[in-house]
Amino acid sequence: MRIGELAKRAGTSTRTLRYYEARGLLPARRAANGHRTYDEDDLRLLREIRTLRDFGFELEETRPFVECLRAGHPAGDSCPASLAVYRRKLAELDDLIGRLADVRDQVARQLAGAEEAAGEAAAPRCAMTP
Amino acid sequence: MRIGELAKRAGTSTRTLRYYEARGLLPARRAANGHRTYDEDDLRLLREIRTLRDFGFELEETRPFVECLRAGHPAGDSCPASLAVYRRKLAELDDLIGRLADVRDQVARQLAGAEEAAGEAAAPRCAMTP
DNA sequence: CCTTGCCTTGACGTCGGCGTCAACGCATAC
DNA sequence: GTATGCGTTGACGCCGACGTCAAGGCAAGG
Repeated sequence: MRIGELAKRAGTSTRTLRYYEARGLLPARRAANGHRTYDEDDLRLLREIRTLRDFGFELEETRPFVECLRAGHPAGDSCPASLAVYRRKLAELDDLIGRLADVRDQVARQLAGAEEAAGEAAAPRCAMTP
Repeated sequence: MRIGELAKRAGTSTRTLRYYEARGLLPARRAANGHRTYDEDDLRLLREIRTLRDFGFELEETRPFVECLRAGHPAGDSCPASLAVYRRKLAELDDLIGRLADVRDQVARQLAGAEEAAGEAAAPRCAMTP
């Protein structure tokens, strides 16, 4: 399988595959004419990468999963290094979600206060609004 | 007040202030020698910007607030355009937090599953662990 | 022979919000 | 005079994960 087909089957671009190769994440064998050659295992590795990236993992964070698969394990997360990344990511997510929730509440309060102020301005204090 | 003092009082850098000026967000008057000159109102505007940026607002999103203050309103969020930004930001935050929560749960499930698999591998099925 | 379509490498562009020089001017303090 | 410390403009660097050209090679089909 050449780069174009792999890209299509994984729903990504050839540029992305070349980028991954440059990063040492998904090296390719070469055909006699210099064209990159991939097999079904490479597709599995690539899908692992793409899935993790869809989850918001940085490219480097997918490396343990890829190496785990390449080492022959049934799943990318069958290795301790992968679990460590999971845990770190979980902590990061909890932290981030917590901070965003705080911000969300602050913004909500600001909005409520500003809307109220605007309302009072429109209908001056103690107006007899029915 | 010159740029260095304003930066210090707002807890930011002169580079940032020049950047804001280049963006048309915080224009400065000039002294005879060409030095930028700011007053207390500029400090208020700058603090408004910084507060919003700390909340994760993009620079452009702070513009309505700044213009609102500059128009003479008591608060940056006293204008409809500012309220619109608040509402948009609130929706964005809710959406983002929701998606992150989904990802968090997916990662947690993956982690749990992988830990269980690792545990079973260490202590093969039906081991008599006391 | 020529077009089409795949592939190759190389290199610059993108996005935001600045950081970090470089090279210079002007003013006060010593 | 000169060292210090402020200011000025201009321009490149950074971060990640690619997108997007450019220029060229090689094979099959009409």
